[in-house]
Amino acid sequence: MNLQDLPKQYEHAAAQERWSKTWRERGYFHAVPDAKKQPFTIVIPPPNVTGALHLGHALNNTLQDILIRMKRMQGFNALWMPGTDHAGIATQAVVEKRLLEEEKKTRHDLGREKLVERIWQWKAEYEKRITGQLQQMGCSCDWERQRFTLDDQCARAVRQTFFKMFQEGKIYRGKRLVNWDCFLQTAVSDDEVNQDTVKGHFWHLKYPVENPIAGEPEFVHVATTRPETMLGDTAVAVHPDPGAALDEVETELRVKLADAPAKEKPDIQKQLDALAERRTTHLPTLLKLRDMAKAGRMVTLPLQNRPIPLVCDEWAKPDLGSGCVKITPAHDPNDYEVGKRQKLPMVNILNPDGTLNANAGSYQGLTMKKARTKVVEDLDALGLLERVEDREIALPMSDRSKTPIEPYLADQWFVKMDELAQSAMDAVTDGRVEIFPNRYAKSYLDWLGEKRDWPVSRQLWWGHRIPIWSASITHGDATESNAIELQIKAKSELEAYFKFSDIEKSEYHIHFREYPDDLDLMCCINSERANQALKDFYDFKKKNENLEAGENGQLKTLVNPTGYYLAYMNAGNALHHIKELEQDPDVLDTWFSSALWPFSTLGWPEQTPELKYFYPTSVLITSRDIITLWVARMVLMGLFDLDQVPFKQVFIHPKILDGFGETMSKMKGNGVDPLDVIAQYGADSLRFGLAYMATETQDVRMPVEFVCPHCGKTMEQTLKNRIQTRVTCTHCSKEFSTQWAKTEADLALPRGAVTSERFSVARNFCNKLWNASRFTLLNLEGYEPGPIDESQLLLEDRWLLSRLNTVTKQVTENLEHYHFAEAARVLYDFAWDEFCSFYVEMVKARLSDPAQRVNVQRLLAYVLDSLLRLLHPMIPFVTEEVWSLLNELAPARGLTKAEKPCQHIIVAPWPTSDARWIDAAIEDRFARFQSVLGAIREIRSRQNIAPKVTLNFGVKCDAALAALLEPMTPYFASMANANSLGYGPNVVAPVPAANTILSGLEIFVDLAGLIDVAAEMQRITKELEKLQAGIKSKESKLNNAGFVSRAPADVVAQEKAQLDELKGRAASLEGLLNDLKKQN
RNA sequence: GGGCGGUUAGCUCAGCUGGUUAGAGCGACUCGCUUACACCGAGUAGGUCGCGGGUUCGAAUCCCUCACCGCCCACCA
Repeated sequence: MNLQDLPKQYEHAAAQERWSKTWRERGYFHAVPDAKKQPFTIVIPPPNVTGALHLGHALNNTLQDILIRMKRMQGFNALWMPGTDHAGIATQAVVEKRLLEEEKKTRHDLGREKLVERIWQWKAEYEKRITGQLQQMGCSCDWERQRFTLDDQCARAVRQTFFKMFQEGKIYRGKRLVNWDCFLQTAVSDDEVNQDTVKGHFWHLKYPVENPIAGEPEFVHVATTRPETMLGDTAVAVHPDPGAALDEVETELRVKLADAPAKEKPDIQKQLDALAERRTTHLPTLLKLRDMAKAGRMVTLPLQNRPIPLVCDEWAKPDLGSGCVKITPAHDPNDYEVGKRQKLPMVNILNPDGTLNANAGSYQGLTMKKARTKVVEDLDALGLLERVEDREIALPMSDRSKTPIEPYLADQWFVKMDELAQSAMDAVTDGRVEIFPNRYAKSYLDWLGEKRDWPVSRQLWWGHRIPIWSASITHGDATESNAIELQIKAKSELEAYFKFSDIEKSEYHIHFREYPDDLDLMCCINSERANQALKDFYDFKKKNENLEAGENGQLKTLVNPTGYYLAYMNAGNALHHIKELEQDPDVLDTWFSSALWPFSTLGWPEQTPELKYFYPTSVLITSRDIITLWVARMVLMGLFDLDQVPFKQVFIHPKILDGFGETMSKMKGNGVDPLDVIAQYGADSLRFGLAYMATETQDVRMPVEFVCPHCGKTMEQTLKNRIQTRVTCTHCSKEFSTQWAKTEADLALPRGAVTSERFSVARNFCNKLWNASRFTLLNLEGYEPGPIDESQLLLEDRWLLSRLNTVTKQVTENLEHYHFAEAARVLYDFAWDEFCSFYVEMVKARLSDPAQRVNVQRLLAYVLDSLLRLLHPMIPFVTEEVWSLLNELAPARGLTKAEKPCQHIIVAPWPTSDARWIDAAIEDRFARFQSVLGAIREIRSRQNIAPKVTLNFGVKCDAALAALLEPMTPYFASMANANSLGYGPNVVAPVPAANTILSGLEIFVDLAGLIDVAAEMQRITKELEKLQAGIKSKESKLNNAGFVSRAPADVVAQEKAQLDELKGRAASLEGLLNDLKKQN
């Protein structure tokens, strides 16, 4: 190797490729259980296969890799389990959307199998891309163990969990009002719904009272933001005791008025006045309506001409609107509750696709939107529309399809959350799981505290199919009295079938469906074999509907006289009452499988060696938006399935926002692809930059910019240009395309990358390290391995070792406490300001001194070695690159004895801090040297003296300081081009001179023939003013009896010392000023 | 409506448990190609620490009020 060929700039691309390959070939990322080592495990938050990774992922994974790499170096058996998430609804939505856009087809045009096939293709493409991105970032995941939440192993875990829950009654099926996404035609959970505020209307309607009696109101007034739902109304409610309800509201308002700040009082008073008015305007009518409701009176539902009851329910607030409220139990969450309480019929007027069904009468077939217009028109024509009010309303929107959500009554599967949620809360309250920063524990506990049942079924095709088969039992023979008997019979017949098919009892669980009017049983399947058996049975029946009789040992079906299927199985001569055996078409919520991720990836439910060794995992690193959705559910599932928490600690890292404070996303065009950053800055810079930003704050801002593919220069991304398909470079005036490019003309242009200049700090740092390494390497010629001779160590050597050991301690502690930014900062400052700016400069001359050279080389090699190791987890590529070069030139190195280092730094031991070397006195002495050097440089710069002019300086100080500074004279010469006039109490400043006064030191620079006397006098005068102000403030502080008596003695003493110092400085400056005046 | 975070130099951010004259990087400005590095070196200028109170001998730091920005959760016809 020719060292002269080392480039002056670190070339990241080649190094990245070389070391990625080597690491993987050597199997450094692969972890196998080993009883001799301690495990350290992280499971990756599996990225969605919806799309490529963005910077948020880059941050998330960088932090994980930093920890994994450090732990690996610390001797842990470090496993980082990689994988991706099928992301059910999100992925299906993306593929369906594309299908519609590109082929104008819906999923129904394709069919279940074809669509799922398409999604698998999509998954293959993006999983590959994601994996590639992670690998390019240097993530040291155990790629041999990569999993996917929808693969067979995860499917087993899902089935087992569902089965266990089903057996224990933690899973149930029930009709519930769910959030219906009409585009995707599936229920979505509350977490997938966003409330948008939109401009809407408030429609005031009136429903005629049936057979009104004189003195009674003829109409009931109601108001709604969704008039079309009136078609499904089944009641109008009025409060059972409107007077009392008003009293209550009034009392509340009065309490509020008493406590409210003056500013809010008028407003509350207004509300009180309105309330009082209501007692005369509304209350009498409400009381009448209440009595009518009690008497069982009805109103006519207009347009449907259906009588619906007036009911008493507390949901109707007498202080709001007309005081009456229409009740649509099947299409409004609150009304649903009223409907249940009042035992009202639930009229569903909606088809799954968002159009109205037969229950909507003549409005059947219309979309909700069109129905709204028509209903309003028709009501108006009938004179039943009183008025329309403009109003801002909250509109629930599906997060996945970005279409409005309709509340919809449907059969869904639920997980009972009471006990599960409690177990997960306990795990955090009693510290089995720790959350950092701790404030996030609150949102975790608050959310779980609601203990709301978890709707887990999705009417999708992409996901884990619910392992339930429902069997309707023939109704032909059923009567109320023999229903149970029939169920039991059917159950035993199904059991016989399973026995016949060699299915074990542990592979299925049969449960009677608890519907009074249905004779159903549900069979939960816990093996692929059992599933297959039922599938065969089902297919067989479908194909052989009209088969006559069964052969021995064969399964046959025929149609009985009442028209129901009967299945015979002659093996046991059992008569099957089972009709329409079908697997549940729904799939599970994607979070169901993600919740099992920490152990499904390790092989559970099999008791694999991996599971035993690596579970529970050590830490989970994720972002705050999925604390509830994912973290909480993993904890409860871990406890449910294994009775052990899935991880001991959780670290929540900040979220990356763009320069406008907005979250990054493809939709906005401000998303940054880590690969773009890697291309421009290198993977190490990406990683270091991200670590540098990972403070404890909630968000970090990252202004985003385009990189012109023509000239390579960057230009700021604006709200305007980030959505354009093509952008003109402000530097070279050439055009380039953006992610939005669709037309051929746009696509023909080269694409501009999107990055952020915030990575340039890290890029510069990597380059600095590279060059410091280059310097070291270039000076290792003739290196002789051996221990360092301590007797030869100079002040700067001891200082560097002291600093190195302090830094080692700080970095280790910071990383172990997830203070990534602080660790990065400590290393940055040490490497740049101390190692490069001071040590390397000071060592230059010594390297050409044969007497010192050997020892200095050893020390230099040793310190670089340690620094590289400390930096390796953050910037793995450049450190590995330098390490390999260092190994060639200094094949054995060390402080007390020279040892052969590991071939690759990735498996080198993590440095430990040795307190023996940490020496505050040395660091203090070095700081004195630094300040004198700084003072000389500052005077030079201040006086505008060319660097080539050699200065003469003197330092007036006490004898101890003088003894300390004297040996540093050569460094003042080499680092500030300044010769010493002497050190000590008797040094006399020449005239003219410039000076700088620091604590206990006065530095003079002889400026004969160099100085601008007037300017210097002016500066000194200004400085003196500042000093006088400081003196005054200190004096007044010390004259304050309170301060002197109450502040701790050392603080008072310190203030006194400072005052004396300031006075001393002022006196010196005054003297200097007088000298200069004489000169002038 | 409830909760959480933020507001410090032109920009992006440090500043943990209160105690020198509030720091860094970028940008600006002045010098400089000095035997690793111009993705560099030496230096300078920029701040009433969002507003107003309070606690304290002492507040960027602790407490309260308010304002603005952001996020999460809930949601009244």
